[in-house]
Amino acid sequence: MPELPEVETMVRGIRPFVEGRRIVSFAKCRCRYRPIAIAPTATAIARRCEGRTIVAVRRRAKRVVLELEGGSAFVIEPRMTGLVLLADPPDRAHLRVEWALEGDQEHNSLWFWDSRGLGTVRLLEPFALEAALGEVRLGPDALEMSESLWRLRCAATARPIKVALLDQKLVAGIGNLYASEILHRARIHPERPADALNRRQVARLAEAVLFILEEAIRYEGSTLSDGTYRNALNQAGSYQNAHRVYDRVGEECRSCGRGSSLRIVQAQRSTFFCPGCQR
DNA sequence: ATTAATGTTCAGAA
DNA sequence: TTTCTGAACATTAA
Repeated sequence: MPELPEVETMVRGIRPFVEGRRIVSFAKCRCRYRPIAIAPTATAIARRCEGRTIVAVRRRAKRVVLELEGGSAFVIEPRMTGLVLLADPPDRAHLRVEWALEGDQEHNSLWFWDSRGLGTVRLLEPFALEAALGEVRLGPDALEMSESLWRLRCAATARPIKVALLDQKLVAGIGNLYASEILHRARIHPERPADALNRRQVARLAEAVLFILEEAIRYEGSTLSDGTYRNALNQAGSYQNAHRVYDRVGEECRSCGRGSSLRIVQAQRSTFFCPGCQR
């Protein structure tokens, strides 16, 4: 389930092969399931992008952005199971979109592959881009948050801190897995109301967000037991081996040595934490 | 054979 | 205003 580190890994993986290349064609793939949600229509997208050069590849929160010459951009949202691939898709049945790239290099196609089909691909004009990616819709990127901004934003809601971390308007890029890992490093109980955190705890939270996300990026993200997440070359990440609490129920906490990971449910999602060190 | 669970986002309700 | 719930979907485990 691509969160910020996985999407950052996708972006870094495709950037050297995609930036500066011209799109020869855009097409929906023959897919065994219902067609992917793309906008506008496939033919309109093709008409607007074919012949254009991809001038930059960047990440915004959990989205991949392919900027085209002229200012429009593809916004790719992998959601649960979407992958952005340069090679070796896991199967053909779930291939959703193909961009053919001009030239004769190592990789001449970029694909969007998505098992569950919840992901989306949109081609947006500049004005719509700001509406889709701007700070009205999405909060500041998790890697851009300052300690003082964390203080302001935490003070503004009484929801449990774990639930608040998943609110993409409060902060963009953190998902269910990394929320648990971040709170464990910060030694904060996931049920603590965000506005009840003291100054020291918010400082630890700000540090933990950067530490955990940057560490996960170095490991190229987490590939869970279902194996869905892969990088641009269909290789697994390795951060799952470094998880402290996520999906480790009953395992002793390596930080405090006096508790083991526990699973609770918050807002209909699993939360994992160590009752020994998270208060 | 059914059912629950998985986690992201958005619309709509409380 | 803020917070919560359900639906979109394929796949796997119980």
